[in-house]
Amino acid sequence: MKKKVSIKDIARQLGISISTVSFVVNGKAKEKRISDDLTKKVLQLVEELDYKPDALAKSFRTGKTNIIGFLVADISEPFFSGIARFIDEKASQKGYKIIYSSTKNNKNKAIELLQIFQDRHVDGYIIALPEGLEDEVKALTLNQKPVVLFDRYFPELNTDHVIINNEESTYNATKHLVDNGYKHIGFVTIDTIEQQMLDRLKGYELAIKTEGLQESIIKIPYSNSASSIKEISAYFQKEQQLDAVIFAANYICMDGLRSIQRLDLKIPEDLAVVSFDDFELLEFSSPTITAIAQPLEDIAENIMSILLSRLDDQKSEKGHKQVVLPTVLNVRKSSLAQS
Amino acid sequence: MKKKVSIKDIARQLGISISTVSFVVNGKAKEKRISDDLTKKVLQLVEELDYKPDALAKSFRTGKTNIIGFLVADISEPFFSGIARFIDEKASQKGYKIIYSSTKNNKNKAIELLQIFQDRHVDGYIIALPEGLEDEVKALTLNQKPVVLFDRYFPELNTDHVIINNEESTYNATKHLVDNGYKHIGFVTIDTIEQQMLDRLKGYELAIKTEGLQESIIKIPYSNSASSIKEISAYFQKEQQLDAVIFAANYICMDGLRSIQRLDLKIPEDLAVVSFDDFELLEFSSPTITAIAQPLEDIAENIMSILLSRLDDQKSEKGHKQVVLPTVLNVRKSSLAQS
DNA sequence: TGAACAAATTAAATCGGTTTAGGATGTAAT
DNA sequence: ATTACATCCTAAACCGATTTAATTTGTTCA
Repeated sequence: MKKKVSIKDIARQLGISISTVSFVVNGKAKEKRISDDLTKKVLQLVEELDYKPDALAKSFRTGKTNIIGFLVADISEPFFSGIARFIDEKASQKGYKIIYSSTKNNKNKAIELLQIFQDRHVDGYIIALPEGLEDEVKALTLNQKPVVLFDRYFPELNTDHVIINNEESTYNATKHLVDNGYKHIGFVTIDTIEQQMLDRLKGYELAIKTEGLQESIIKIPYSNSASSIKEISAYFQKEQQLDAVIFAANYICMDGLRSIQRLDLKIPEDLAVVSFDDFELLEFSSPTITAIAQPLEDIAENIMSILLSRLDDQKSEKGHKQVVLPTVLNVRKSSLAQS
Repeated sequence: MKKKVSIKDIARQLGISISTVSFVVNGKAKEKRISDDLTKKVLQLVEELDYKPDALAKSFRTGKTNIIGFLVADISEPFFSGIARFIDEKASQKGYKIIYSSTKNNKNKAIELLQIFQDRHVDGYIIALPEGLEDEVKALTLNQKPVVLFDRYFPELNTDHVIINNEESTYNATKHLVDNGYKHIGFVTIDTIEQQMLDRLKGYELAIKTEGLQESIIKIPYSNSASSIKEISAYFQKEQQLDAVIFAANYICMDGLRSIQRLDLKIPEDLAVVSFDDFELLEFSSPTITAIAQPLEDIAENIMSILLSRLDDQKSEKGHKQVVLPTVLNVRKSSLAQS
């Protein structure tokens, strides 16, 4: 293994100073008035020896690591791993790499992880916030490094973020159920102050009100799958009049389906189902289940485009970029009774 | 924002040299014969000012980044994202972080990504190999940085790796079908030289032979989902006698189920199904489907334990650690006819 | 008294770049 | 011949740690 070529090697071989090499390599030849002649010679030797500036030395000197910190509740959830994949794709194209960690919705762990990201000098942050991290994130945003939130956001906190139109999505989904003849539509969500969940609830409530129907909501205190299945089952047994239900998120839907299975209810004869978040399972369960799908790639694309613009330029456009993307209602016929 | 405390600040405030501070902070006080008295003073001030050595400076000087490169086909696949989650957990506990990328099974991309990892001075590699990367990985292993392979491996290449007992797994699964009265068992795999796929096939063949049955194998040239569904459907139509089938991997199973759906076959009356790789879908589809489950956490644990032992010590145990883990056959009654 | 040695600490090199302030050279103008 | 000004390039500081090779001081022993 031959050892790496350093800037000194280039300088020595050409009998010039390392400053000159540095300028040329960093494309500042013109600006620093290095002659075209010499510039060419340097570039040629750089090519020939395959010289690449050492990433560590560069990072050390400039403070820029070209690493982005990616913080989510759980990287193994399909929504997050899907985002992770696209984020990496876009980031890699621009020379950035992602380090990630899962907070498990644990506030202290999240704080610790943010600290680790900071200690490692990440250039920017992409975060799906756990509850109660307002202050830390606020501090981060004041910390000169760009922060882009997604999935969840704080309305009071003026940040860059990319979210979906949660309210409109559940409004439409509810409307869709109504249009298909359902009159007693339930809504299963969790007991939380997470904004995106509140918005989803709001959309449901608005639609129910608009349609002059009766709302039926359960907010389960989410701790684990077993207990939430219990809660949801109890809810279904109490609310016998229900003919349809909307689950407000991926994991709630899973537990909901388990409850339905357990109670031996038939979809959609006993209960029509719509899930917030679409995933493969819904397409394969029989019957297949209608779902609100988030546009993963679009979300990732927007996150990265905001982040990169904050990173690359000093443009530092004032004001924050807040993107709200539409969802798609993947209607799967068999999850609704044919009317 | 107060600026960071550096080693100089500590030294200056105590009127001592930075060397001394460095020794104490790195636990070399005894070894370097720093007096207990001074040692205590230094530690106290370090605590008080919350001094933490700058990670970049340290990395630059030592060449150690505490970053591990994680290379897989697609981070958004449940198997890989599951591993990713556990890997991160274990790594974080030891002060390491993971950067990842997806090769999309593209050889050139993989080579490029390995180069990027190298350029960024990762301390070690965790790789699920794409085809045709023998030479690059071999070069890597000679390159002083530890490499742990998982999922796939090269029999000719003497590396550290963590895999599952593929052959035994399919052998047992096949046996399980036979024990349940199935006589015409098909095997759907891809046309590849990936070792783990070959091993899975071998297990099936061995069981069929042992039982004195007739084998029926299709190796589809995997390019995309649509074409593979076509292939599998054609296979099912040609092999009318089949009463059971084993899909050799996650994504093959997905396409297989789609084919079954399309042909309107009933599981398990028309065709019993066993999947290599277990995932949520299989538990929820009706009927639920029996699957060979890989022990994600166990795999991750073994990968990290090997990698960390290579990283931490100069022990450099000669010889390579090759771990083969057992799988679990998650038997789900309804996917097999009750006999 | 001073040679030998141990104990405690430090100066300075180093890692590989970036960047600032200035030096050397040549040419044009006075 | 001196000044003035470009043009082209470089010396050296610096980023914040680790580590090697001394240096200082004190003690012991012949």
